[in-house]
Amino acid sequence: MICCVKDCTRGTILSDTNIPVRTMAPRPEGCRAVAETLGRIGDKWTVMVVGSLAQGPMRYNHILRTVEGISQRMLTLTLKGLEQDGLVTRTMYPTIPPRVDYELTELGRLLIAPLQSLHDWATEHRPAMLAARAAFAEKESEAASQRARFTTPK
Amino acid sequence: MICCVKDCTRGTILSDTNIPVRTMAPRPEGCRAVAETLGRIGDKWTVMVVGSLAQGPMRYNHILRTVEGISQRMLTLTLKGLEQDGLVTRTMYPTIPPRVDYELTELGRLLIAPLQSLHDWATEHRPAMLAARAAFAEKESEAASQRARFTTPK
DNA sequence: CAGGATCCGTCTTGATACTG
DNA sequence: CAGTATCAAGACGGATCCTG
Repeated sequence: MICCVKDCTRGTILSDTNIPVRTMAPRPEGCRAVAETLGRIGDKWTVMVVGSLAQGPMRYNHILRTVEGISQRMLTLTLKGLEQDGLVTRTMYPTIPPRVDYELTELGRLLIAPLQSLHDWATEHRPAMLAARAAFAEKESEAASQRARFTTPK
Repeated sequence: MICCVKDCTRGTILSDTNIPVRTMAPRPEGCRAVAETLGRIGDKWTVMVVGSLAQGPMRYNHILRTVEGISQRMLTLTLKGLEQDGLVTRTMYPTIPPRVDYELTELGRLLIAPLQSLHDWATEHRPAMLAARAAFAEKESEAASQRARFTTPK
């Protein structure tokens, strides 16, 4: 159960028509956790930074070059968030010029597996999603032209 | 490899100091996909709605009551997005009053597993994350008071 | 019942310039 | 090199009211 819902009931679940549907093992204790976690890693850059750091420890500018399109500001903020949540360690060498290494913690490395499964789903099913989106767009414009035919008949 | 990076190189990866670090099997073909997928499902309500629908087909108002805190507007938008991407089907019965059922498609049901693994990670490691956040906040305020001691000595 | 339309504040992101 | 500071723009989400 991945829900964050009110009625994480146990046992058989009844639909509105009282017909038993799929049964799952609910885990109420983690319902809120999923949403919060996704709120944390679901932003625009976090997964890419984590994915980048999955290769190993990396310096600030190296991540900056690796994660295409990220700005200094966003990288700094993302790394700070990850460090704050204990997913990344920041090691500063007070040399001149300064050098800062970032590395995934054990916690951060454990996150790689779930992200990998999400990655696999994404790569495998993205064509289907794109197709669905295209089909949906077509139906939309079709319906729009239908409406237009009756609302603006000149 | 879950990255969305430029140098999804193959084989051994070298750090800035030319010391070989962890080696992973990169899959450049899916780099962008992860980011896009998370952009899709990483919003505030999508996972909760999917989690709710994982129980089985459900009517609009039932989801509304199940997903605590969601507004009509957000539920409608979320469901429309999911339908557009082929993760959810919308079945309308033109009765009075109207009745609309939402149900996960096969694609949507396949998404449950990755979300489940993310859920498991979240429930298992959330205490650690909260602890890390608390520790970080403490260090922050500590450093802040240090600074204050020297910048505003009255 | 299941939305659609509107308004409006907030949060996020990006661009740019500056610094120890 | 590795950031910080500031500003502007746009996306996002919530509240409210309306409807077939």
